[in-house]
Amino acid sequence: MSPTRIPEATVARLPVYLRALNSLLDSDVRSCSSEELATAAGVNSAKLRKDLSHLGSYGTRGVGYDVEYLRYQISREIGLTQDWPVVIVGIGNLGHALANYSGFSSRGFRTVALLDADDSRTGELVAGLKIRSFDELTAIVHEHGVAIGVIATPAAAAQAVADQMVSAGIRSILNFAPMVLSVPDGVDVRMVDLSSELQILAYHEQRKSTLQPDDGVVA
Amino acid sequence: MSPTRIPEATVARLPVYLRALNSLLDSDVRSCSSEELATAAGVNSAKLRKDLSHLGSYGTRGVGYDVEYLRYQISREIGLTQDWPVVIVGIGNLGHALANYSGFSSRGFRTVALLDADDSRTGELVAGLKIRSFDELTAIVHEHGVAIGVIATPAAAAQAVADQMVSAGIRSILNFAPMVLSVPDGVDVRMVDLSSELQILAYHEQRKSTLQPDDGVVA
DNA sequence: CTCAGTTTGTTCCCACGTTCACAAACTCTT
DNA sequence: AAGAGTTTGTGAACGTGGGAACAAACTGAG
Repeated sequence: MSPTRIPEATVARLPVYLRALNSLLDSDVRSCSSEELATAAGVNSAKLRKDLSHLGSYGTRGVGYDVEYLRYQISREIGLTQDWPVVIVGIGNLGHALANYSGFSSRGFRTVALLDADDSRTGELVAGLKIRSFDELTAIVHEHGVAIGVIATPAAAAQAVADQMVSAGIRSILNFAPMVLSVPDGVDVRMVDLSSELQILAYHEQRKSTLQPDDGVVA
Repeated sequence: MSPTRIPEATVARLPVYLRALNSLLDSDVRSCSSEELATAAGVNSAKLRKDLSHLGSYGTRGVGYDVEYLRYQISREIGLTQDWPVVIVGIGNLGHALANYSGFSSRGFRTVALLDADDSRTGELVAGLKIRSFDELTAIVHEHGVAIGVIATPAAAAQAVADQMVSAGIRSILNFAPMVLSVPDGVDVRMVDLSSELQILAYHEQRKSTLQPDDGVVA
């Protein structure tokens, strides 16, 4: 029912809508208008309606959206109705935080293994999982059908880890190492760079201070 | 020398270029073409040149860019040549990881305080800093002239922390809590949502599996 | 049934971002 | 000094995204 490709900008906002819908459900809200949902998600209502229209026609004119139904449709579109086994490589401070992050497990993602190159840490228990050796990557990927890998290693190790992931059959990588990864076509990499975000903030902050008060960016 | 506003998309890429330049300097590369720098940064060379042209004319036709000089110019444009005191609130797993993240301190950012609402953790030493009570926020902000705050608390606490930050005078917030913050005009919020990134990957992964191999997204 | 009120889905238009292609400007050889 | 070779900076074309505005479609009252 959705043969058309969904714009990338829309895809990036779907998780936000999903979060807003969950929050509404927690407050026992069964139905909502695009206006309500838009404010809950922090976007313009016209943009919200256009985004949703790319998925299909799941609202009712004059009424609004059924919260539960819309949530299911978005989940299905993203693919959260299926199971996504995930492997995390690099169990330092950040990997530790990711392993314990409830936002992963609560949305269809299942961490099946924590790997670290430092074999002295093998066996250590983190978030209910034993840390295993990085050498086991390929076996684990095949055993659980892992398609998504998370890299939380230092920058120096990231490319080697990515190469190993790709050759093991992983086709989607979430990279927290501050390093541009090179991978073959067909493999997706999303980079989350903690320091970049701060730098972008610093740029705007500097402009707020030095220039005339022409206004900051959107909030 | 740069009176014109720099496009938002360009600002978001400047940290990437900065990282690539640092990496080149580590390899003792003194000069480079837009092509070399572009591949190191993982972007198109035309886009790189246009981005840099917004800062000024720092290259030499027929020759390329002086790595050190260009790095300085980008740093100055972002504002990294000045000191940015930062406060981190919420010292759970993630806050712990952020406090230890070298990418912050190595680029002009200086973590001046770690705060947590759980007073039983006050005094605990993390990354060379003692955890202090959240109540001290306003005093710390005034004492050190903090302009940037990092929120690494659970979602439920995030809005209250943001409100307190704003009233203490902080005008830029980096939010890791999975929650849309509402702040007054003039305050910048950047949200980093770990779970959203995984969901976006899952969407593309699903399409790779179910549809004809029309191709994945860019790598 | 009809009409007023509400809210979605969509069309149209504008702004922004990306890419191509090329003139301008530099180096180096002869 | 002149010309061949390189590489930057930019103008122009193209595509994507955002927002206003409106028609289509629903509800409910009389």
